[in-house]
Amino acid sequence: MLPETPSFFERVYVVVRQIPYGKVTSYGAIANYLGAKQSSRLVGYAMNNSHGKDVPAHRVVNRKGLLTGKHHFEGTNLMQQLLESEGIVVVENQIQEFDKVFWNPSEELRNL
DNA sequence: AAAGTGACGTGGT
DNA sequence: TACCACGCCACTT
Repeated sequence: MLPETPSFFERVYVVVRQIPYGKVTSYGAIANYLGAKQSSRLVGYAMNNSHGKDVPAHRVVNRKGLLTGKHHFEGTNLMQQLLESEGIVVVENQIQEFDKVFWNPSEELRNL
């Protein structure tokens, strides 16, 4: 396949790849960092298309800390297992202490 | 080329 | 306070 034209999706992937081990962020936070907080849905859509790429999509959840996209992973609990393997506690698809493990790209990458 | 899709977010009731 | 409905915009077909 030919290299894809630089797109909004790739911008999303770049940010997602910066998420540190053991941390998570939200679709809205990424969209906000990209200057398009109104396009949070696009971020989720980008994750959908990230299958097969080295993008830690499991570290991206919605604003409530809920694993809304786990249905798109293989198996039934793969997303949760990946998070738990990084030390994140998940109960009923809900990340515990979400604000503790939340990683805000707008603050951490403001100099990037 | 046009229309539909979607792993969200916010505001109003 | 919690739930429902609308808006949003790049990508795919």
